[in-house]
Amino acid sequence: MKSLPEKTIERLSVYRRTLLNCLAEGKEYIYSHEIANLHNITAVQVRRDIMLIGYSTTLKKGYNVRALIELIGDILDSPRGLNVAVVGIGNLGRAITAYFRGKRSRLQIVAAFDTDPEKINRVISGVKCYSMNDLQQIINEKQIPVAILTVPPDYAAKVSEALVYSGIKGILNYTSVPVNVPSDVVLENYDMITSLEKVAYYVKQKLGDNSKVSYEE
Amino acid sequence: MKSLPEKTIERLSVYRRTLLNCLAEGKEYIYSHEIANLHNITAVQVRRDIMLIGYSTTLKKGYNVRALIELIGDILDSPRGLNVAVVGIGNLGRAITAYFRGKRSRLQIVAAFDTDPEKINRVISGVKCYSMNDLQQIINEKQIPVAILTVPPDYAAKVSEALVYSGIKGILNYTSVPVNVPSDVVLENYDMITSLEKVAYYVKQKLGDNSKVSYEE
DNA sequence: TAAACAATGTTATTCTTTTAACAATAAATA
DNA sequence: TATTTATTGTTAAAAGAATAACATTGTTTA
Ligand SMILES: NC(=O)c1ccc[n+]([C@@H]2O[C@H](COP(=O)([O-])OP(=O)(O)OC[C@H]3O[C@@H](n4cnc5c(N)ncnc54)[C@H](O)[C@@H]3O)[C@@H](O)[C@H]2O)c1
Ligand SMILES: NC(=O)c1ccc[n+]([C@@H]2O[C@H](COP(=O)([O-])OP(=O)(O)OC[C@H]3O[C@@H](n4cnc5c(N)ncnc54)[C@H](O)[C@@H]3O)[C@@H](O)[C@H]2O)c1
Repeated sequence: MKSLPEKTIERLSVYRRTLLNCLAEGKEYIYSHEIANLHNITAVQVRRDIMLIGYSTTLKKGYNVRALIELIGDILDSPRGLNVAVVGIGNLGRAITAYFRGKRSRLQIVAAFDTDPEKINRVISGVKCYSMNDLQQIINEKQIPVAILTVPPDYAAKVSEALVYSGIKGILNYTSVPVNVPSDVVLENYDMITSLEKVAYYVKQKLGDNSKVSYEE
Repeated sequence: MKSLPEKTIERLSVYRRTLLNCLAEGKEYIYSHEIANLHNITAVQVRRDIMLIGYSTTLKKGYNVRALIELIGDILDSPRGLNVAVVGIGNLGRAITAYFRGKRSRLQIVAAFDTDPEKINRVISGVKCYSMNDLQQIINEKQIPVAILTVPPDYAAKVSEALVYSGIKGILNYTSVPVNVPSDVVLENYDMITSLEKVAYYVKQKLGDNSKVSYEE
């Protein structure tokens, strides 16, 4: 499979979630424009994404939901699932862990790490919390290739170094500071403030600096 | 000011956060390549972004950090700051609220909304929680143009409708389902699962499906 | 001071992503 | 059955974003 556009990868993940909901509602077939409407995008884009992953149907009754879900799974999922660690099990770490818990996903949070003695060796939001001292050992034992980074900003750089050293292959960084990793480690940064500032910017743009905000309906 | 590329807006937000850190460390000037290195991007891109916002310096001693921060502020911030509401003050809502609390930002979370009687009329993570019944009234009174949506997925659609009806101009949607809003409302969706699946996908790609993961250093 | 260097500002090019155009064809309808 | 319609699949064009190329100009160094 030639490499897919990054944006397509993102959308496939989103499509799948929607498709699973459709299936839960008993919907077995879905049109490209239905998928599109659900996501505020165009039907052409949906069809193009689906073309790129090599699915096609001779029917004009829409796509087979099950088949599509399965195919997306072939692309996104690893055959035996993927183990994930949460590093820094504070407010955000716990929220994330609680969120993933009980999801029938291929992504399993199998360990948490922290430096707080109160947390170490306890089960938090359903996940065992280990000491940062045991990072490398546990990552090896449990075969964890991906980590979610939710430590305080001041520790982000050091901790990400430790993760890389311990053999982590991908980091999802939720701290508000950038981290550096070698080029063979996949890094995804996400920052809530940036998202919010972006929304604020476009709201400001739309309202126009002169016009007064109206809160009346 | 002609409209800036969306990606530039995102980076400006990130730059600013880094620049504020620099200033806190007493650094008054910064080179484009220093900014670039901090964020794993190229110096050209930094310079281009800075060009687009109309800043320039005749000096070859880097950019004036204060001036840059101020200019980014002129672009991103609204003059009197921006009030934000968190809707659904559960695990994620509380984490976000706690996170924003005490930040000297132009973005202030000034209200939370929930349906849980246990939460209504209490102060949670430093923010007063109101009943969803008072949504429109409070949004008007407190002049809140932006909402962060963190209700359970099943309620996301209805609640976002209520938000739009109440006069909200921008929504940052953290629920795992897509929501629909009129075209004059700014919508930003973010999904943690998608981010994680993306990391997982690229990790899988890099490792190659055949090669065995090595956790040894 | 002159030459080399290092940094910025900007235009041109390349690459990625989205959108448009349209051919093919199953399904619905007259 | 013939015609119209709706839907998919694919190529072509446009738009958006990143990178490269390079001119300009302070600064440093010989
Ligand atoms: N809470 C949010 O919604 C939110 C949003 C955006 C970004 N963030 C970022 O996420 C990070 C965590 O936020 P939070 O609100 O959960 O903070 P928190 O203080 O509640 O949690 C941080 C956790 O990390 C642990 N920790 C500290 N040093 C550590 C180390 N060296 N190794 C491992 N664990 C360590 C702490 O013991 C604590 O449990 C911060 O960087 C914050 O900027 C949080
Ligand atoms: N926890 C996470 O890290 C995380 C990550 C990604 C996405 N999400 C999504 O964020 C949302 C919230 O997750 P959570 O873990 O905080 O869930 P949660 O159950 O802890 O919190 C949901 C809150 O919303 C309130 N609520 C329910 N119905 C409401 C309504 N109609 N109006 C207003 N408030 C209402 C509940 O009382 C509760 O306080 C979910 O949609 C979830 O899919 C959460």
